Amino acid sequence: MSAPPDLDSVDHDLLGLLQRNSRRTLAQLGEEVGLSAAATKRRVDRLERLGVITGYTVRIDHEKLGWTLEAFTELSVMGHSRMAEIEAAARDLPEVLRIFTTAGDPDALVHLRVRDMAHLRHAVDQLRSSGQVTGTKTLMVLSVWEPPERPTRPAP
Amino acid sequence: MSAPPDLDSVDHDLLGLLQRNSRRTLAQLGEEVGLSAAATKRRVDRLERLGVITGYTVRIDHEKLGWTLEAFTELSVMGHSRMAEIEAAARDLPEVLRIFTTAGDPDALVHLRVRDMAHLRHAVDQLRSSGQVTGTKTLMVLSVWEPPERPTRPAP
DNA sequence: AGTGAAACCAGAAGCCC
DNA sequence: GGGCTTCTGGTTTCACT
Repeated sequence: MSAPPDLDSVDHDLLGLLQRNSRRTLAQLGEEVGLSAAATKRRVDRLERLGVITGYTVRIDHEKLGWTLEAFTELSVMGHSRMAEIEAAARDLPEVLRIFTTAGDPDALVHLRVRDMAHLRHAVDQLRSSGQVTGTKTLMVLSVWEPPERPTRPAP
Repeated sequence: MSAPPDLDSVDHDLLGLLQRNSRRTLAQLGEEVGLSAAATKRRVDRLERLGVITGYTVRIDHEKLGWTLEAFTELSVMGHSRMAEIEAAARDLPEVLRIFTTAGDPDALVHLRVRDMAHLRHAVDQLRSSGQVTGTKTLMVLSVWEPPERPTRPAP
């Protein structure tokens, strides 16, 4: 495990700005943090090189696509299962957004997005059909709140 | 609630490509889906106009920034609390990634990212100090698995 | 709905200070 | 860190299928 690279407040501001809108131009970015476009490019290039910025992506409104339901399924698995095996139990479902293996009880938390209740039922059935899984408990998501994106913060 | 806009498979492919890397040029995008750059731009513009694409952002490796620990805290709250009040109980913590209110037990799931165990302890204390919260159970995340980004899928 | 071409110019890339 | 030049690539408009 390597020590975190030392980033100053300008770097953190840039990350916050890019997180809100990665299509700002270098000139715009520079203006907001008080740097020239060239200097800003050097900062951003460095953040990419350090692996702090791992990619550029697009935010998609999945509700608009008809995938309107989210859920979390808590998985309990056989005592001898290794983490990789737990992940394998859920990895192949297209409904899976993320799999979190966890310490304690339950053993994993599977974040799902589905079209409707029938679809959720089907996805949970798939999870339960894995040989590793000994039990599930599903929480249906009623609402999601996300914080406004702010500058990232240093780890002192 | 409005009906999902009708997108064809090219639109879904474009969304998948942009999700993997939103910095592709229109010419590159077009080549991969078999369209000209001009036609590709019309597609992307439409997806933005429809609100399917809600923004462009950057992926950040928070571990590299020293925020190495993730957790989920299940919240139980007073019986009379409304969803908005539940969210309010967690909204002000900078450690909060997302708040999911859920149907059943628990009442909400709070996704946290913290620097270390002492920091987690502090964050959970903050959650517990809300007048609404009657109990918490915290799951520490051991690993996170995310699927490779693929084309989005239609909702038939 | 799509194509290809041409013209324009913003902005990224690269180099020098 | 700034400033300058170069040239890619986004954007618009055209006639056309």
